[in-house]
Amino acid sequence: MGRPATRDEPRPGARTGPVRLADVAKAAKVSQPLASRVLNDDPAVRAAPETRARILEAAEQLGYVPHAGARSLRVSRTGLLGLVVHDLSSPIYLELMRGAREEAARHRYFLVLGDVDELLQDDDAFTILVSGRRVDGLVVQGGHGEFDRRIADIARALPTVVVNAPIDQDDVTQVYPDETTATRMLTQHLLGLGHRRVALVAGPRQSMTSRLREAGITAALDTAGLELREEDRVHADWTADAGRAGLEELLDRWQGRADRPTAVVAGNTLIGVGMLGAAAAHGIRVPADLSVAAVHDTWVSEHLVPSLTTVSLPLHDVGTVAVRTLLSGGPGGIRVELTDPPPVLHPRASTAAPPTRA
Amino acid sequence: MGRPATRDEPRPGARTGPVRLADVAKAAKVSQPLASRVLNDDPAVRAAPETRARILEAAEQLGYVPHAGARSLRVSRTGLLGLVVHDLSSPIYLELMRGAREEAARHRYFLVLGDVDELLQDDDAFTILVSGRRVDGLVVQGGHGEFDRRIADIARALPTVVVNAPIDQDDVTQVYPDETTATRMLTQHLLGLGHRRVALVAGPRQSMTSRLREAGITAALDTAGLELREEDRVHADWTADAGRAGLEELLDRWQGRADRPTAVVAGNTLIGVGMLGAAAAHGIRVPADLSVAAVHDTWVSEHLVPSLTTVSLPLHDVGTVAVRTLLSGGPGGIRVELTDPPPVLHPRASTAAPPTRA
DNA sequence: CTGAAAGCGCTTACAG
DNA sequence: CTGAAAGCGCTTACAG
Repeated sequence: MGRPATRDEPRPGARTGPVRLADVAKAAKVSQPLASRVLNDDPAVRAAPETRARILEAAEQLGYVPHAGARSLRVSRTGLLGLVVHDLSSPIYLELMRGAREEAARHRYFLVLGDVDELLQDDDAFTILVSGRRVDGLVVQGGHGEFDRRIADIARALPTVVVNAPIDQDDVTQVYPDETTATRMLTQHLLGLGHRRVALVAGPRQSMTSRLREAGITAALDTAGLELREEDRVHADWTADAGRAGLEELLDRWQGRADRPTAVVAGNTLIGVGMLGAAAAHGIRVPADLSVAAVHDTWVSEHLVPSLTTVSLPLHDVGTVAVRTLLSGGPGGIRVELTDPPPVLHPRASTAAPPTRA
Repeated sequence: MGRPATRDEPRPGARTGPVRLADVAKAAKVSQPLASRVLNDDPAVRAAPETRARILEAAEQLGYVPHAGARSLRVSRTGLLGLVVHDLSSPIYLELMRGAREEAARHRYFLVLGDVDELLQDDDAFTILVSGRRVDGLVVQGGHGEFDRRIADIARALPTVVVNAPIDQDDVTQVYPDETTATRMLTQHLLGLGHRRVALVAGPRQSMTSRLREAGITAALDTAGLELREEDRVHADWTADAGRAGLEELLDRWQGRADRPTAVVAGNTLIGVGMLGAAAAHGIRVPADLSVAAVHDTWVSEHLVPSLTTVSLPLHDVGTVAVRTLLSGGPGGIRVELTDPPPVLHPRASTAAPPTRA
């Protein structure tokens, strides 16, 4: 069904090459417009059932598939959305990509892959993708400094949804997860285990995402009458290497101090993985000496040693909702903080009750 | 440069909407064909330098970008390639995707994302992508059973390159890494450390990739006068969970036996990660009791505890070469086993000399 | 070498 | 309701 039938043996004089609408019309002995309307389910058509059937059968048998370019030229819709991500190497955004792709497929749309850095550096690539009417809209990963500032320009030229990180552009549609609730849950989990002093290896200082995550921690601590001390927080890139360095910095600060945090939150899973490595390298037992918990649940979280306590954000749904919002054609400038489904806590072996004070 | 200029204030009577070639021609006071030829660097053009300059400037100032659909209709080239992968969740194929995307970008091509499973299940999606002249060619991830059998059909309709895993279709162009050399290197590393008996948690039994990897191990052992015993090999899916189960199965077999392997090779990094987890769970110290090494180097390899010895395959280059091959328009049916760059060994903490016999 | 004309394949006002 | 005609924006034989 629907798959390209093996082309019939070319009869002498038969046209070769892909099947066009004209071929279908001729085979079904109807006009080309009627064939078009029937195939596109035009409700205004009143063709006799048998005519209709003849058209559908001809299309089926010839393996007719409309030429995407021709249709796009006529209706000025491409059936393509651009997905512009930052550096394809991060495992964290795969879920978002999957969600976006699946939702796009549901609408018979395809996703074209773009890269933030390339688009910033290569004007031609930028122009072709954004101004070449190559795609009907763009899903752009926010939170990347220089690029964020250009997004408003892009949004003026093309329907655009920023995902993942809120950016400072009010007139741009944005979809992002509930970061604050996520870290609040993570912190409450630690408090529930008995921790009273919690440290943070945060993301970059300028990152809005990082700030939201910190807000969740602060809120949870505040409710318990506690606070996140300035000295218990370091900033890191969103990488394992930086996470390693971040924890080492904290360990340095704690040198010889009896009164120190018993748990550390990692700004994301990569940072968390680096922290586990640093802890092992410095003889800090997790969770006996120190509990570690991170934002994002990835394939590796449960297989680390010790397995890593995380909170997962609904990134798949962020992708889904972003594409749906884009294709809904509604007004721009909407901000959606995705609260449903909520973040999910995954308590694992890296968190436990704090060591009893010596 | 090249970026869409902010549209001028619309003068009364001015046409609104995107700039067309006709607008450029009019502004430069030349015919539309001449404008087209100059903008496309037609070498036959002998226009006066000032005419040429006028055209380029008009295009620049109006922010002209050719309509992709219109051009595609005319020249029957879309400027798009399909990248059909299996399940976007695997961290292993990100490198391949990056390589493919970068090379495509170099040729001003964009990548459209497809999914193997979806294409198998959704005839419409399949038809639109493959027969809709939506893309000029396809890079398809091989090694996925049912889909492999359909690839030859696809290749008949559209230039196609299979990447990553060789498939059993001689007339289809294929690009894959040198799996055998990779595992040979890994095994030689273990032999060099003094191991004499090496076990394997392999990929699925039917996987060609898995067979090639096993061949490399066997070859290296053979050269050293050793062999991979049947009892020292188990098969697993390409997942961490399966790797965990795989090592547990081996540990079971070794129960109470003095003479047992001192090193295990993991069919890929996910399996390796699962194995490290299983070892820790069962009190097997890595590398003191057992060395573990895996195929593929991912972001997490060096941050695991212990850090995981791996061999990295040039997946980035596989992607690059696949796209280049596709765009070269050469004949099909070529098989490229990528031997340059060669696999790279990353010796880390998970491998060491075998324990001295009690 | 350049311009006027044709046409890629489709959809949709426009007549009938 | 349906068919003949127009036209989306581009490139390229075809004349000049």
